[in-house]
Amino acid sequence: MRRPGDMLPIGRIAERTGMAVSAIRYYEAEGLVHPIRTAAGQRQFRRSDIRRLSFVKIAQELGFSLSEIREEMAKLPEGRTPTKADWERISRRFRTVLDQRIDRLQRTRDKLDGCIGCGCLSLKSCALYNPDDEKGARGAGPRNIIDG
Amino acid sequence: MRRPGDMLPIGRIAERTGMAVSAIRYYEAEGLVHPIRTAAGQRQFRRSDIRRLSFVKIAQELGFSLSEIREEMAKLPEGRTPTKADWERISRRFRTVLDQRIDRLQRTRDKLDGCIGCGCLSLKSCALYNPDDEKGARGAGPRNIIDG
DNA sequence: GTAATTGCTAAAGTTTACTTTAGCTCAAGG
DNA sequence: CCTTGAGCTAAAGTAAACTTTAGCAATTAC
Repeated sequence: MRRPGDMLPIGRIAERTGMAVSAIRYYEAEGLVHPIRTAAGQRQFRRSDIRRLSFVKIAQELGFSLSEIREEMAKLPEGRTPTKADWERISRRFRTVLDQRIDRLQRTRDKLDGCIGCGCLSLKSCALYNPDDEKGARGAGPRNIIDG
Repeated sequence: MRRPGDMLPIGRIAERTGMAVSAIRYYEAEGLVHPIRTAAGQRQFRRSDIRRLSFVKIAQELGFSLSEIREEMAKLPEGRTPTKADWERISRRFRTVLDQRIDRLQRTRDKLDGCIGCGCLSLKSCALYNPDDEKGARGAGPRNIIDG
């Protein structure tokens, strides 16, 4: 029962995903979708490609690069709709990444809090701001927030 | 008492900040520092420029773009070392931005949590993942995580 | 059946934040 | 004095993630 009508041209995919046609072509070039072609060379997408591309968009908004997304997607079955198990695994990985990002931001904020009002900009001893001679000599720069 | 010895050439600034010489030149082009020039055209930096550039680095690591940093710095006095009040104001602004970023990530995580295990990838009703026809028709795409 | 729409490719352009290169000039040390 | 090392400029290169353009071909709508 797989009629040709189940396939969609790039414009429809663009409408359904909210992406630009050029972006979708770019994603194909990047190996994130693999539409087939008509005899005349026009792209034909599966319905499940809408979900694939939606996945790309969500993952991007979570801060993943296209190459990271491609890696993650490489673990998904090409043709069939991803299973519940696929989605669970991916969701949990995303959650871990989000947790880490939140943790890091909170630690940064706490350090910043410790500095508000200390006037360190005019002092030589602020761990957050001032690369002292030792650190400066090592070419480290003010990475105290990040490294610490 | 402002001897010429108070001024530093670009190489010294690079050492003290841990930045590349080329990066410092770039920051000058971007209006983030304003070294003066010797008669022969070589850059001479003030000691306080080390702090200016350190500020750039910290702000970048907090996720600000160079143009945002330039705006923030435009509010700082050119010549003198920033005051305690300057630093307090900036710190608080940074803190606000960090808080917002943390909030948003936490909300995203909560939505993701609600989806783990729901199998929505294979359903048509997942608010997180599936752009249904109405949303798709409006060209919205899967921005549920972000917008909601 | 023909015009308007949609699609195609390849290549170049965009933005951010820099680095690298080429070709010179300055400045400091012996 | 003369050789290095440091500096200078302008322009091009880099990476990511796309968009835009140019010049055509295929489809769709009337």
